[in-house]
Amino acid sequence: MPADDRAQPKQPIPSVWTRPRRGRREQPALSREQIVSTALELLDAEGVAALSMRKLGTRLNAGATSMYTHVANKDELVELVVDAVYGEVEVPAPGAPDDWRDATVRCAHSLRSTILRHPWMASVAGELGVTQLGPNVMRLSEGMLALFETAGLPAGEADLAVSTLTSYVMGITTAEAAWLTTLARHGQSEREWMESLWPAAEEAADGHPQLLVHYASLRHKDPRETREEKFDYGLRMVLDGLEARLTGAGGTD
Amino acid sequence: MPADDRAQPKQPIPSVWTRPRRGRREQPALSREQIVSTALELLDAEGVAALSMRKLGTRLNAGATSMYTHVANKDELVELVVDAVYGEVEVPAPGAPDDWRDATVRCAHSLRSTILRHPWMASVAGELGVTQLGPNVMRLSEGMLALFETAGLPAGEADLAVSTLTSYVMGITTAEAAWLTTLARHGQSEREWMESLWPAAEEAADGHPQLLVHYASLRHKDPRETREEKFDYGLRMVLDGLEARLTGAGGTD
DNA sequence: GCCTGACTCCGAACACTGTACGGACTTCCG
DNA sequence: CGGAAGTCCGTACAGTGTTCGGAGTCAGGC
Repeated sequence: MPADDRAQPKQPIPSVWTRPRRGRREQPALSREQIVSTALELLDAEGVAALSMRKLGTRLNAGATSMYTHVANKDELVELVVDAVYGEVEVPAPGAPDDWRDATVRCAHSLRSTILRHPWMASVAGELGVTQLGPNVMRLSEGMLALFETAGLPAGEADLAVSTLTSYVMGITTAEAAWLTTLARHGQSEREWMESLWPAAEEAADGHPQLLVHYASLRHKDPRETREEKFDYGLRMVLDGLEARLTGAGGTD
Repeated sequence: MPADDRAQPKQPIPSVWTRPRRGRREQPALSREQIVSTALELLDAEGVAALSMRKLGTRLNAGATSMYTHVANKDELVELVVDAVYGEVEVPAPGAPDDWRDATVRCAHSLRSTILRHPWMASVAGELGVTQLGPNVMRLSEGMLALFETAGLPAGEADLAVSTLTSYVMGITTAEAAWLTTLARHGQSEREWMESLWPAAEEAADGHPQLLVHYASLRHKDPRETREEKFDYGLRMVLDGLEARLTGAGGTD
């Protein structure tokens, strides 16, 4: 290492050699995909409140504002991550018409478990308006539309059915995810958390007989199983309702 | 005004007379109810991103941190506001068993329109875990439980039915509210926004035949009516599914 | 009268946030 | 050898939620 750094006048200590030679363009060093997938990691690990551009930057060995050349906004970044997550959902394959119910159940369960794997999705679902134009969401929508179309719903009802199904699944799963998030925030198991919550719940239910009965029946059940039963029950109701449109008289009212 | 302020050594300008005599205790000047209702105003007017403790404080002619004596947290404050909003929902009155379907429809519509009147609820729904112990939420739950109980569902299914219904309603309404929120943020009408979004939507739907057909069918409909039809369709499906549990054989599987 | 808590309000401060901007640097194209 | 384009980032700004210490005011007890 020759001492040719005397050309620079009065830099305190850092010579050219200690300087990290930024801007090297072996690879662009930062890519949209990398940013999105690291953001996903961060969200999964620490939740939506912990995702900050600075933290994301340091996790990528990058400056705080370096992401803005690849992503316009934090909001846009979140949109990208959300679509990436939707990519994990199993899209129903076009199959025989009499498969439709099984296929729908599989898709619904896949959607549920995907959200529960990324519970921060719940906090973010209510802020995404149109944004649902990402490729993975489109693929999923297309698959579900095709599913109900081939199942034999009356013309123009397929999209209504898709909306019904996804609304139900998102609604119940959002609540589950929020529940699991508060669990995690307090670092307790589902049982522990329910137990510590019990007195407050009973007091809140005071004067509400139906609720008290309901709570009592919940008391000694496995919370996770209860959640699954709930999900399956509602899913069955929705599918029963839809199935009646198939096999019934097919009237419009 | 006598010039007796020369007793105070070197205070710049403010004399005793200009000082605002804070701490007067005519009324406590700030109450939890007042804070909650002003927060609600602010949320309705400017959305969830615009609710800050400082802004809320100035709107109450109070200091930024004065709310913390009445409310532990911003999160707790939001919980209170959310429960207040649930208080606007029409609770089904206990009536004749054959009224159940009408009563449920009314309650579902009331829930929907309440959320759409306060669209920020969507952004916040995914973050509230257990918090659903507020008096108004309890009252609503109790009412719906009683409704399904008297309707004649098999024992232990009432709460499953409540969960199914509310999940569906919250799911679809959350999506609607998010859509309306992005509308408002861009200051456009539903039609305008759809129009300006059209090219992107068609491009995104490229290669997805079902979606393209669906979009085309949407093109010349009134968006608001479309949303209402969607809601009613799904609601009908859910209720059909539930009704079958009533009139059917009543088997457990 | 006076003292003692309890309560309510608030200014200042801390640690953080998203992001606009300008500059430094590299690479590519002519 | 120019530019031009693209990438990275330090700094700065305007805000955020919340803690803390203090100041003021009240009710009750003596």
